[in-house]
Amino acid sequence: MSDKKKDNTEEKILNAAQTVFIKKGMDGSRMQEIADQAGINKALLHYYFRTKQKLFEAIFAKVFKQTFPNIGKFMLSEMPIEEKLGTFIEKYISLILRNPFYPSFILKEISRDPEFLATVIKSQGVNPNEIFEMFEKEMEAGNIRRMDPRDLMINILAMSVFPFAAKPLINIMFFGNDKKAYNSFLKKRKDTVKEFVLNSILIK
Amino acid sequence: MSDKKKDNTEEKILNAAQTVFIKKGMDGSRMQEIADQAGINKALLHYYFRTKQKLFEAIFAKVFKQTFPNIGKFMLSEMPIEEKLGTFIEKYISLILRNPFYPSFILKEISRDPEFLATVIKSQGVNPNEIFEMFEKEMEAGNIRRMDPRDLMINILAMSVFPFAAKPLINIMFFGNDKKAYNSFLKKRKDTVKEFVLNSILIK
DNA sequence: ATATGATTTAACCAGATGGTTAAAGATATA
DNA sequence: TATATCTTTAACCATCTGGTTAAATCATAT
Repeated sequence: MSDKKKDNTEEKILNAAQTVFIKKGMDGSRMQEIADQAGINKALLHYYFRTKQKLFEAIFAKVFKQTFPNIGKFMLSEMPIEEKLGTFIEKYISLILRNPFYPSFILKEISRDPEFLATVIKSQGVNPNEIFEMFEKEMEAGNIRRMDPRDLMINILAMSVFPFAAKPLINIMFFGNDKKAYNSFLKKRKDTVKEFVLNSILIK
Repeated sequence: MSDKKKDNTEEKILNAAQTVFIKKGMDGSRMQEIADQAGINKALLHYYFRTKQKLFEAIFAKVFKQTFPNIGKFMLSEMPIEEKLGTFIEKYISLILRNPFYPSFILKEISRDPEFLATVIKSQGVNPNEIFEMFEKEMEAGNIRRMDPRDLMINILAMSVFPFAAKPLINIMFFGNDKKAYNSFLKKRKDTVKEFVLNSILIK
C-alpha cells in the first residue's frame, strides 16, 4: 500500500475541510468547495469520508479538542494563584492568536447540534470541578475575593474569546476598520486581560 | 386598502422570520419553514419580501438595532462612573435576558457578510468615541484605573454576551446540563459582572 | 508483470431549495 | 356592486447539493 499517498491526501482533505468549515460553518460549506480547496475531486472526497456529516464531525472534534488545552497541569500545581491565572490567560490567548477563527467557529456550531456537542464534550473527559475546588481553596485562604468560581472561569473565557469571535463587528465599530490597529490591540490582550482579572479578584 | 390585514401579515412574517433566522441563521433557514411558522404559504411570503436575502436583511437590521440600545443618555450624564457602568451592565444584561438568542445570532452572522454588516452599522450612527472620552476623563480624575477604554468596553460586552452565546457549551461543561441551574446563574450575572468590573477598575 | 489501491473523469440521480406563475377566492372599501 | 388588495392553491422551473457509480488511468509494491 502507498501509505504515504493515502496519509497525504487524507491530510489535504482534513486541512481543506477545516479551512472551509471554519470560514463558512457546516451549513454554509459545500463539498465541492472542500474538494477544490484540497486540489482533488468530489468523488475522491466521498471515497475518504463518506458523508459531509462525518467529515464535519472529524473537523469539529479536532478543533474542539485543540480549543480546550491541557490546563490541569499548572492550574492544579503549587504556583501562587496569581501566576496560575496569568499563565492560563497567556496560554489561552496565545492559542487563539494562532487560530483566530476557532472561537467564531465553535460558537457558530455549538447551537446547531447540541447532542453531537454533548458527545464530543464527553469524549473529552473535561473536568472543571477540580479547578473550581482550587479556586474555592484560594478564596478560603483569603488570596482572592469570594465569588462563584464559575463566574470567574466564564469571565476569563469571555474576555479571551469574545474579541476574536466579534472581530468584524469590533473592527468597524471601535477601530474604524483599521485591521492592523485591531490586530496589534489583540496582541496586547494577553496583558490587559490578565491585569483586568487580577485587579478584580486579588486580595493584596 | 386593508391596512390592518397587511400590517398583521407583515408582522406575522417578520416574527416568524426572526424566530427561524435567529435559531438557524441565514444558511440554515428555509423559506418554507418561515412560511409555516407564520401560518401562511410560500407564495405570500415572496409577495411581501421578494427574496430570502431581503427578508434576512430586514431581520438582521432590526435585531442589530435592538442589540445596541441608547446608552449615550446616561453614559454621558453626570452620574458617578460607578453608577453609569452599573446601570449599563444591568440594562444590557436585562436586554439579553429578554432576548437570549440575540448574541449567538449576531455573532453567527457578522462574519458571513462583512459588507452588509458595515452598511447596517453605518446606518446606525453608533459613535463610541464620546463614551471613550468619558472613560478617559474618569481616568484623569483618578476615579478609575488607567487603561485603554476599548479594553474596558470590550470586557464588559464580552462578559455580558459570552455566557449566552456559549450557552449549550457552558451548560454541559459547568452545569451538568442542568438548565434551570444555568438560567438562575444567568440571572445573577447582572450583579456578578458589575461587581467584577467595578472591583477591577474602581479606585477607592 | 501483475495485482492492488489511489485517483480522475464524467455522467448521473434524487431531493431540496429559492423563486415564479396563473387562476381562483376572500375581504374590505368606495 | 365594482374594484383593488390580500391570500391560497398548486403546479412548475432552474439550480444546487449531497451522494453514487462505472470505467479508465496511475502508481507502486511484490
